[in-house]
Amino acid sequence: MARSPVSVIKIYVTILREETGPIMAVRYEPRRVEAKWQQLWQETRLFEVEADPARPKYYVLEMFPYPSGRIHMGHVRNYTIGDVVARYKMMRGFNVLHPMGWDAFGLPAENAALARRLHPAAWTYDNIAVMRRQLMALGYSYDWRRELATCDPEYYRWEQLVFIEMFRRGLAYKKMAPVNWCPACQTVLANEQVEGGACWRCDSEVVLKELEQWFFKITAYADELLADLDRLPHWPERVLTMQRNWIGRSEGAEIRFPLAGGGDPITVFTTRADTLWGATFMSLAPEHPLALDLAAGTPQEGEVRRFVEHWRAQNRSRGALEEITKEGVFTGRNCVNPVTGWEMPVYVANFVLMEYGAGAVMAVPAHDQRDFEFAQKYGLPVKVVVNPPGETLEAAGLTAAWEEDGVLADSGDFSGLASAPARQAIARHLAEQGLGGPAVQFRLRDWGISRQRYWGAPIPIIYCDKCGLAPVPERDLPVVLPLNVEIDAIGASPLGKLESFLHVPCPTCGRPGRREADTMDTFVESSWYFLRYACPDYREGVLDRGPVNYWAPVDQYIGGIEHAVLHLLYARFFTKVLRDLGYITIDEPFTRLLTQGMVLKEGAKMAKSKGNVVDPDEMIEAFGSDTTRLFLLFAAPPERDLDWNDQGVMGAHRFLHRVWTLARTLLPRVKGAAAYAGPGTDLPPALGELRHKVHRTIQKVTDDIEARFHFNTAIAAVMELVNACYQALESVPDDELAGRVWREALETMLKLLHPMVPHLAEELWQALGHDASLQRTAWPAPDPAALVESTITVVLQVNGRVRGEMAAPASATDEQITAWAVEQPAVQKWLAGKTPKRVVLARRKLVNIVV
RNA sequence: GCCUGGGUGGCGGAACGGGUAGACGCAAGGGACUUAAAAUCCCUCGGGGUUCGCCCCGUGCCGGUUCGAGUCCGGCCCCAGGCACCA
Repeated sequence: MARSPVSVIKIYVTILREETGPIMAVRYEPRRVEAKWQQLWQETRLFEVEADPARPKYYVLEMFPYPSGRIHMGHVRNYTIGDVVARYKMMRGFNVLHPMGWDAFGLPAENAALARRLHPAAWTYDNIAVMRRQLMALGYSYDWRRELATCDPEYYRWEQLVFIEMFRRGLAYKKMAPVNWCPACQTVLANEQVEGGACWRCDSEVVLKELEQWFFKITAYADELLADLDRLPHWPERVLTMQRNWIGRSEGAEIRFPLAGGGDPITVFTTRADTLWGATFMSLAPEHPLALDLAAGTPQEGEVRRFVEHWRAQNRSRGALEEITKEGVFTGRNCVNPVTGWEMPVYVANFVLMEYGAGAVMAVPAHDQRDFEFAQKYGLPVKVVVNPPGETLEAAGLTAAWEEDGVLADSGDFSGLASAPARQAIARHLAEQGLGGPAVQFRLRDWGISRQRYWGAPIPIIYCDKCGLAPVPERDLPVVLPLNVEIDAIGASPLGKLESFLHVPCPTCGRPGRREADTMDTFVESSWYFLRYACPDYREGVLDRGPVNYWAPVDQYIGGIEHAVLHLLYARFFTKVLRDLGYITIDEPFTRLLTQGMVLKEGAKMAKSKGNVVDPDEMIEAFGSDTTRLFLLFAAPPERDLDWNDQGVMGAHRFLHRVWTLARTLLPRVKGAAAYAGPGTDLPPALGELRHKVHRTIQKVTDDIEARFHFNTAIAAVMELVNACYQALESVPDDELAGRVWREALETMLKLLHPMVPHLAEELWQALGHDASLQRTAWPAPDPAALVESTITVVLQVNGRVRGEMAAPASATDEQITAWAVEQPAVQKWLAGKTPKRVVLARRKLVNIVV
């Protein structure tokens, strides 16, 4: 039975409370250390945050998981990256919101229910319990009080309210339309959910079906969704490009072609108004309402009917669309080219899409390859009206259409104009003549959200034979998804057969009505969950404006590239709708976006079928969460794919052992010493160098995290520091001054490591004598004095080739450096007595002597 | 076909104002410690040559700019991802 997720989270993983004092064992024992700190963090409520207008906020969010059963390495990588950012920003003084929840509706729950005779709710909540335990064992800095599951009626009731508000504004509407149907999932898919003609989830070939469906009017926001991409400079370029392509704005003209013999004109959209004088026939989509009307009563009627029947939406699959050959049939009627007055035969053609533009295309065979092929096949006239600059094309000699821009010919007053200005001039001319005018088209279609499935949020609509359809009254929300259903086989939606659910009085007239049995696309839930985290328990409405306005937008969003158009486009749309409904004031939900790469094994995606799955639990058991985290951060920069490597994990583990051993070795030396905070001038060379390295490391790690999230190089820098410390152990005397420098080095090292390996860092921090959590400690700042070099190394080149290097005091002038460089034996050897023609000094790092 | 990324040692990856290519780590080889193994520590580790000082070649390919190019420009090749009858 479904339990409320909120009550379940309070039950923490059982950890024996062994100890709270420092565990300064000889050997690093990650399991003891990690269990201890996970419990302490929870008891001290370290990661619980509230809106606080006095403090700067930072909202870091990772895409929430679908509770499929167990966490996989891809999740661990995603959430580890987010955790490093969250902990880093906390140390930088930000009030950090870092929540986690569950994208809990979806078809796999129904499939599992069928396969294992479990209720989808039970399956889902059981999975959540397992995955929550796994996440907790990784030690992430989530404010677990904010956990939400989208299948909770307390979540989706607000979504239903938003639906109703959208319905009232015409942003949610129902229409009959050709839609994508996945025969395997037995449900409709949105355009974004069809990938190369196949279902995004199960890869089955998608067919087109004519159905009455609910849509969200995302096209009403097409212009803004496109324009605002320019306001997202911190999104990856390829995601922006993919969204631009998806929205697919094109500017052109709408043109009306009167019918010969009377009747309503045929409207077309074209981006090539400059080719209007070359339009010689007309092509209609098979679903075009005029197709059958025109043919009625002509000798062509029967043939057109057969053609339309054959090619209408039901019989076309998206996969097959690519292979079909272009064919068509004459309707028996002509239309008139409004500028030339020529009669153009009207065809029905199988390659014309009803969903784009007006479902009709003016055919210009000389300048469009599709039309050219069609004209060749049916012997239709070809008329050249655009010539390449300095050339004149002959229609008879064409072997392919000339699709580029050029210079207009045989185009009335517009002849001689270049294509681009001609398009504008012709559009204006059409508007003046009442024949059409400039127009904009989008490739983006409205978002079909009806799903003929059970495990989703019910659409809050009631049908009445007398009153039509009406939204469920707000006081009756939520429309709770009934749990007493029979899920027998994938087929008709279980809700559609559940009489107790369907029967409801009409809210308008009180007579028997019927509920909508479709549920919402699960992408609706994920379109606004990031806002609900700001007020997960708010019971008065969709969003609590106070905390939401404080926390929103998400400052850093992290997730997979696979949502480049799907989730990320829907969430942007929903943000704008919620803004227009008055809930929020932001225009865009995610200020920065990081798309992390996949986790591979032996170069291939991890999959049960390939037997190359690495289980996070096993890694935590064997090496600990800190080692697992460290490896994932170190093996590759976050946006790149990462190949899992067991030896590499051993290397990460070895490093943590080295840190542990170093700290343990130094403990007696730093006991009672305060961290060095002097000017640096009082230090002997060995200590000065150590301190120099410490501060250079601060600078490097800060820069790598702050500017680029390149944790791999940040970790490499700390590794260098650790190596330098081991070296210094040999050369540095064991005195009071050294103790202070050692403490500064060690404490700095732990602060820098903390976001990445928090348990180990906390443990050693405590062992150094600190009571407060390292999490409450400020991120270190480099001391400018410690960064100054007393000597510089200058690389010597002769004619651009490296011939040696020399040391010089940092105080030397540029002139001195170049003079000394020329005198160096390593240089003289290559000068062979010749006088340098030119000596170049680059950034006081390199001298190039040209002879 | 169009649009984005990306090609660097045996491997993962560094080099982010054009300025010592290969940081850091993994693997491999040699050595120390040990009865032995593991663990740990030290050395070597792009290719070729070497009088052991060094020298030549080398960042997908060809060309260019520059004192100097992995990095900039032009032209290709290959790989990955996205879109694909959108009028």
